[in-house]
Amino acid sequence: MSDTTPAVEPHRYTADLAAEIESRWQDEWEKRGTFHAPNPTGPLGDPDGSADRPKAYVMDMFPYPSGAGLHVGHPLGYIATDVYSRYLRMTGHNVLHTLGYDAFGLPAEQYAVQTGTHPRVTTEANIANMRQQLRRLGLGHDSRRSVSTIDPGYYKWTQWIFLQIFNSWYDESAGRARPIAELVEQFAAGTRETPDGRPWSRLSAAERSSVLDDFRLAYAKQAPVNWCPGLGTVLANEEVTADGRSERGNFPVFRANLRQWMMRITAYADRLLGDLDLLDWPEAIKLQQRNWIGRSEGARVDFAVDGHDERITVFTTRPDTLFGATYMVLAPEHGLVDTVVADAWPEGVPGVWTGGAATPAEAVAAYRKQAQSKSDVERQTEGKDKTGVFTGAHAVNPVTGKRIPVFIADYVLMGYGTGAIMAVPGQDERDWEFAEAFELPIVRTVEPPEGWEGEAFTGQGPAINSANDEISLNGLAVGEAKQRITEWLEARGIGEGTVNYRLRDWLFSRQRYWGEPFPIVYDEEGVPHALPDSMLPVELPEIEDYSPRTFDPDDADTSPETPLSRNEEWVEATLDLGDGPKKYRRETNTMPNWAGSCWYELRYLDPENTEQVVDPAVEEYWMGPKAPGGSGGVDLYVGGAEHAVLHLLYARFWHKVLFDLGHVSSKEPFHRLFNQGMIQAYVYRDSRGFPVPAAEVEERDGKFFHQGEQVKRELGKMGKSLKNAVTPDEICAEYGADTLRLYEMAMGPLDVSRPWDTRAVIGSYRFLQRLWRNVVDESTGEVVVTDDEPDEATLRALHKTIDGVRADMEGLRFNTAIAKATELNNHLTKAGSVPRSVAEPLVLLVAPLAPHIAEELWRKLGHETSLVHEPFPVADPALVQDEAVTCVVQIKGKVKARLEVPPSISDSELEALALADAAVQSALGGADIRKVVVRAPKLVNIVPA
RNA sequence: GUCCCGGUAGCCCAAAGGCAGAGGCGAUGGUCUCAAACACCAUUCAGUGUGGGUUCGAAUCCCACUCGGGACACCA
Repeated sequence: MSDTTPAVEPHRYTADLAAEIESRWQDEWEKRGTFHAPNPTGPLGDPDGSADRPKAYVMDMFPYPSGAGLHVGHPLGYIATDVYSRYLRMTGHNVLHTLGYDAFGLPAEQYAVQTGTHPRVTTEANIANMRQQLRRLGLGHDSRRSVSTIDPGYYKWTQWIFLQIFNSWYDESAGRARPIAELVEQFAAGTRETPDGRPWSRLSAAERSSVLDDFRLAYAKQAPVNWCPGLGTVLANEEVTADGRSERGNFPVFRANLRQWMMRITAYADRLLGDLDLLDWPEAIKLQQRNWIGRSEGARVDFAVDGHDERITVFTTRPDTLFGATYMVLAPEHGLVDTVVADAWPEGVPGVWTGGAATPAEAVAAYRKQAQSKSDVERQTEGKDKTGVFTGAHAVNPVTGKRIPVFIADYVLMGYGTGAIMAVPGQDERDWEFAEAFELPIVRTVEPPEGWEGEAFTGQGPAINSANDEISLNGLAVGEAKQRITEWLEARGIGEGTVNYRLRDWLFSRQRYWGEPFPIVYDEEGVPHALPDSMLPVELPEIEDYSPRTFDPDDADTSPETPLSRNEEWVEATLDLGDGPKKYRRETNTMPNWAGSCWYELRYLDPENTEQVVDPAVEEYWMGPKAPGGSGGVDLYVGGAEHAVLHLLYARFWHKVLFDLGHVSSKEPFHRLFNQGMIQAYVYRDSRGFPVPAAEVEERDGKFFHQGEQVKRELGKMGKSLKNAVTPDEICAEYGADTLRLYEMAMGPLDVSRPWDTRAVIGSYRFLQRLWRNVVDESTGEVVVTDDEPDEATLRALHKTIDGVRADMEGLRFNTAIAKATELNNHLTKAGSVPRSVAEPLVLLVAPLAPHIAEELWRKLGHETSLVHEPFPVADPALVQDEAVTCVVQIKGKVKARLEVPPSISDSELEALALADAAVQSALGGADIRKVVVRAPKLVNIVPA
């Protein structure tokens, strides 16, 4: 039997050996706390460990612990940050790198409901499973800092931050948040007037509470919100897609008037916008944030309503076109609609204006009902045909004095501007379409260019038809005209220049179980009270029925029910909030899953601190601005681009509040952001279009077959549902974690999406095997490096590689770094013998990428300690250049000859050498020379006359 | 519809405006083997999506088109 057993060399770098090396070094690192990053002070403090080294804070967007387990796409970013962190450690930095878990939220809860197990049980099991999977990859995380958002010790501080926000207001004059107590002082002292003018002392507790709610940065308010019956919860604007569906689950979302918690993020709109300039982020993400915040400059204009005292206020970016405003439109939900709606249709009203109703009130009611019953997605699919009805009311154009009809139409959105517009069909495409459909007059107030045959003209041009007895804009350019008319409106007190934002306040409550409870209770009058810090955390109660109450996804006439309200014992509480024990009812909404991820970068810094969210000295060390006026923040934050306006906007907002209140020294949470690409995978579909298991597909002559049947190939995401998931566990088992790490980094640039190809993984495996063989004899296990001096070519190859790899590491170009290391490794393989003075730096160069094999080789080379803090090799500049370089001689850009020249050759020497070359002479054929371009030492280009 | 990003060898990807190739996969041939796998050695393949322009010289800069990916989409 023995002669059929393959004779594998006993010391070959096989998957088995890799597995043994890897688990041994993982244990070793853990035992020694190799990746513990010392703080300057506190429980994790070690002033000696941090004092003399520059710091680096590297972070990944932390994961949701999915029940499905990881596929090879998930750890891409984690591997990249680990490689970079290891490189930084070897270049003398104190590196903080860890990974926590974002474990509250819908998916975790949905998974629990599916499996019939409590979300805490499933979530904790998922975290344990994920930790296991990730540990196997050899990620150098500081495990002491691995927080989880569901731990009461963590969400105590999430609740604490909520209270900080709740107990703050935005002082516009100071341009920052301040404690609400300072506002109360102003009211009490009379230095600030109450909204209705009565002295503060005369207001009841409920009235005071109501006044303060209009200032608090977190407040509960009855407002139109996004209600998603299919999920049984309300959602933030950011969680609703453009076609009116929930981002998660793709259910229809309806408008409903509900009392919900909101965060006054709009107070920070200008700072969230302006401070983007301080950040080193991809332009695409900055652009998305700018668009989401949607700053636009314009003017507010008041329109008198014929027969009413109320005025309709509009926001417009084109006040210069005011003379062309021939009608007005209110959003169907606008509060003034009921006030202005006329009793009867005026004489001679056009038929299309009435919607066929007998009175304006009936028309308005019918239109509103129709608009409300349609979900946004239906409005969308019905195209952009303009609909609306006349209210029977007329407003007065303040510059022309003309009576103009007031409509309601759903192309005007309640959520933007004032929910009302002045319609200028001559300069606005939407207004033009509406005007055509409703036979309304069109007045051009900007002269279109000659030959203009379009409809609305939105471009630049001189104003026309824009004069009355007091003011004329005629002839002015758009910008000037805006300025003039705005001044005129301000002087008359009927308008002013203003800035409008698209950003809305953040809807912060959810009707789900699996989230942080609010640290808020209500007294018997329904006044909300913040719990004192001493009562934190408010723990999430264990309840029997944690399922959300969900409804028919299309049924808009439903309303949410909070799971926590089912537990009367928890809801009813007798507490002493400073004025003796009293009965209170707890808030039963929970926070959205974004809450925990809004501030975790701070808790990583000081996870064991029970007194403070983070010790200011620790925060300043890791995140403080490097220069006055700088943003501060995490040095490198890596994650997917899908969080462009959700997590990244919310986290910036919370951070700025904490900055204003003096809890942190950094203005921004994440100084540098990098979006990694996605690992894609081929999806194979059968004739019915169903995915077939990708692993079972065979390729023949460029066609693909599954069980004999031809299938179609397309590129898609990796995942269970597409039957194309490849797990890190299987790759580790087949080749080892170092091979997986190396392959993922070698596939291409980090920020580019690219398809996974399991067949190609073997290339990275071969590289490591060759590296191993260059140091270790496969049959004896003996170290085979020599103490000889390397030859000139090898020495220069080494220093070129060091130089290149360093630059690539700095720039996160791991794919090219690997190519350079491979080149050197192949050079050594060919050379036959490997000098120690080359093998050692090569092992160090590879160490950040393939740390386990590097540690093992380092030990075999005779070193007692781990190479994690070993200095990264430094290139000798004199050896980076080749001794002789090949100079190309071109004639009109075409290569005609090559010269071997020293790199230091001068332009004139090189030119002479090139012109003297026989091949060049014959190619020129005696022609005159017009010009010679010399780029010493690599190129000469001769241009004949 | 608007705005971003990208099209280089059969595939994944490299190339400060200067010889289109660093690296890997695959394929082919060879060494090893009774044979195969592994490993090793060698070879192979594109003129850079298309059309113009700038330049002594363009994958690289500019313009138009095209294909693919992404973001936004009645935002007044």
